[in-house]
Amino acid sequence: MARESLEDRKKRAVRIVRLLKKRYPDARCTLDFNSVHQLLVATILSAQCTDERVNKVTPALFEKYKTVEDFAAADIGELQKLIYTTGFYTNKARAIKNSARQILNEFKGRIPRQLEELIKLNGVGRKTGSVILGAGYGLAEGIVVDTHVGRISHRLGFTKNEDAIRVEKDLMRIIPRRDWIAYSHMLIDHGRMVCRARRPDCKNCFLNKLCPAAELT
DNA sequence: CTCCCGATAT
DNA sequence: ATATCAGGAG
Repeated sequence: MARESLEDRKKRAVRIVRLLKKRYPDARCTLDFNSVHQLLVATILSAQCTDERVNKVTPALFEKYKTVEDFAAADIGELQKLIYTTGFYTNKARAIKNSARQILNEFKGRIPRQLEELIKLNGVGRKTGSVILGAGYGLAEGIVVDTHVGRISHRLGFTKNEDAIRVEKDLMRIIPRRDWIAYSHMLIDHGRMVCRARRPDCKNCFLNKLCPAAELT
């Protein structure tokens, strides 16, 4: 079997994206938030934790801390208690408080609209920054590569890399720019329901004929 | 590279 | 018992 050319891979990607849009027309961020700062907090909490779990702690969290100033002045112990069930709570509490202080002290209370600035915030890496740009501002400087996007892109043969940065670079050459934001949301939905980490449901997957990793036994 | 870390499904 | 969940910092 000959190696797939970049052009052929792009064509296959267009077909895959078309099918994904048909199947997941309403794919979007599943974190609950009412402001870009709430989105920032929720996204920090979502590290190695399901969005569903995050959405269970944020109502009480956003009730207690209503403004960026409130988060900047938060008692770390109280903050930890409120986010405890999302895991990594010492890191996340520190990141939430420190990033709020940075937003006030270094960004005049505004959450940056550039990835380069966003990743200066404590607890905000490339992935979290891209989520804030996409879901918060509708902007895309890159493609969000989380665990689902990385896993499925690998299975689809869009990358051979494991590192999220390299996966993103590979995807940016293949996926049309206008689809960058939707691509991540649709793959996350697909990863939760069909192309699961442990027991992917290849037999019932509408992409199985376009997927080199599909097991149709 | 290691560490941070609880909830859930299998 | 173990793998996995919208990762980031040192």
